[in-house]
Amino acid sequence: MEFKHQATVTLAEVAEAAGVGESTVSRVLRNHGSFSGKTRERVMAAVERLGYVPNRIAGTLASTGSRLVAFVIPSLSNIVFPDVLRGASAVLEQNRYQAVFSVADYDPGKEEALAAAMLAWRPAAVMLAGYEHTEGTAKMLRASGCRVVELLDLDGDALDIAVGFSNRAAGRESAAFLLRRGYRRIGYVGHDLNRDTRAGKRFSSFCETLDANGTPLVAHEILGGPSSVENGRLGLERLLARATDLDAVYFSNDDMALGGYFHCLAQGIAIPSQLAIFGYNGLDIGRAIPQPLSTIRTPRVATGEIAAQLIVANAPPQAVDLGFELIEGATA
Amino acid sequence: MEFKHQATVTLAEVAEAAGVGESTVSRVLRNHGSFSGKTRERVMAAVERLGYVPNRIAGTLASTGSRLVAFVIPSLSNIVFPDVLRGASAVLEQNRYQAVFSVADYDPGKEEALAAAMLAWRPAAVMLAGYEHTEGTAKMLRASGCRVVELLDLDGDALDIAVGFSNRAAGRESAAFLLRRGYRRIGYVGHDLNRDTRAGKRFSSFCETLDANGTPLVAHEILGGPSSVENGRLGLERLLARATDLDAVYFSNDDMALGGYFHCLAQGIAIPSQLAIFGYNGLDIGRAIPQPLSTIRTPRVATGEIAAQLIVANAPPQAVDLGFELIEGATA
DNA sequence: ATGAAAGCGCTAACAG
DNA sequence: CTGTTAGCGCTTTCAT
Repeated sequence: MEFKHQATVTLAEVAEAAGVGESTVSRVLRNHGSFSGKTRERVMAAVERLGYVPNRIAGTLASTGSRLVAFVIPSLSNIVFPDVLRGASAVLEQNRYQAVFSVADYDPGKEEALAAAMLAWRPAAVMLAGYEHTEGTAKMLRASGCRVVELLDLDGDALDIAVGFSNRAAGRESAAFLLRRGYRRIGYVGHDLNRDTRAGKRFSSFCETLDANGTPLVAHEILGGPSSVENGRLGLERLLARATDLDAVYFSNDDMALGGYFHCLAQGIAIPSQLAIFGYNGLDIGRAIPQPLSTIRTPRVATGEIAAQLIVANAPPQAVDLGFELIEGATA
Repeated sequence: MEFKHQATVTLAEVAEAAGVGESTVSRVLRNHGSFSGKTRERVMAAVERLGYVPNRIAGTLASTGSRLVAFVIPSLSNIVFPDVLRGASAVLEQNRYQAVFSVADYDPGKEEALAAAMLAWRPAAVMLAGYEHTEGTAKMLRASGCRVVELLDLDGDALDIAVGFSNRAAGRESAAFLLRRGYRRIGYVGHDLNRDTRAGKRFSSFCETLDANGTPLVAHEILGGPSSVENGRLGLERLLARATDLDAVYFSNDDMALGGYFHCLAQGIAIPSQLAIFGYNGLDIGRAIPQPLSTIRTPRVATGEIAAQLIVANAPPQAVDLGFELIEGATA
């Protein structure tokens, strides 16, 4: 039951009203090609008078080049992807591009279906999270001929453009930091790693770094479902029930770490002397708690901005490393 | 420099390859009208073989009815609007609708410009936050003939459909709750109210309720810029510097309230005995802090879902009150 | 500088 | 059940 448009004004009617040809109206409106100042005025007057709104569906079809940018994001449940969208949309809006999105729920099959649906709109670009896509998604995207941007990961081979940073490096540096601070009995609390493959990459390189130091991870607690503050709290509670002698815990992200922090606060566990906490993402809230959270700040908004800029500029295939920043904080 | 599509397969080519007419292919693909099982198979085989992806731009133009739903949201900086989008997109995706969005930054002028740009895509509906739009926006929207949904507010006259709850009622009930609990010297910490008009409505009805009780607001602190945990912390710090004898503080939302909570934690101010704190939104994180935040939980995801369902069903104009829930928590 | 006309790829009558 | 045909509203040659 989709909407039927009521008597909308068309370009032809504007042309008629202005007493000029259709192509002239088109030229004036897009400020492209040449026309006299006088015709310009007459056209604009007619546009104003009739309340004409150009139909970009028709325009796009006629020009076979769209200004739609499609986002297939894993989640809208925490601030990470909204931040990316925010950065991107600011740039896109300025360049008269339109952002379209759908939410794949960290499900590669769903991502494939949604990407297919997106392609039907003939977008200028499709933006996805990371490198882990199905064969079908990759094949389809390549065949589409449309630009592809993979976001927030650099550990792998890009289909076209990639913008982000290395999650493996983030995991490594987190471990190195904790070791440098003297922690040796380290645990991990995380959410579903099969779905969030970037968190999985951080975790595995974190563990490798601990191994290389001869002080492997002591224990870990993985919770099903999405990351959340409550899951972080619960995860730490469970982990500490099994491993009582930990001196630091690495969390899959700041949401989870905050849960852990609150658990310690509620249980009277001294941070960091009794237990250190380290997160990932660098959310603002982490700086506002009584002891600023030790974490890694990721360039989420910038990732969106740069990705959008590259598409607007029709840049060649490339991988852009935006890096990340380790925040020492007060919890580790 | 928008993207030019490379040799894409068209419906005509599929028809040719399958040895049927174009309209037959169209019928099969949309599963609409009648065709034999055998033709269906031949068409699908050709689609598969050629890797055909229907062009929805062309389809939309031809059918003059679009399945695009446009969101013009004020912000992506906190989880509120992502929650709304999440609810909506789940419903839209299931019904083969596509969500398009842009961010107006709490600026009515920008909202107007973005709404105009959205209308050019001839969406089935435009979804906006609240009732406060410019004259131009309202006029344009009405003239467009496209469905309009105003979200998260019910205090005013809807252009078409409205889904949400009363912010005035929320402010009133928050005040009533604090009074019931015996608080009498109440303060307020908020962010920019001229921009976030829904927060403004809550604040004014909050104050009216206090006035009616003969215990008017003692002091308030308004911070410029967006709401954030850090601004909440800072706001409370400033407020307490001026008004030392408050027994409760109402915050413009949970982000701000969390900042206040952390300030008390850091300063050793006992909650709620020394100072009570009350928020708005009912974010998950408010339940995970050592003392669950007293607040009002708003139906954000449901707002998005219901709004999308009404559009998909082409429902008549109406205002849907989803209500809200007062959470007693432990901070007030 | 401007107009006429030919599509863009699809859907929707309308025949058959 | 299926094919033919005429648009949808615009952009884009190509003349003039």
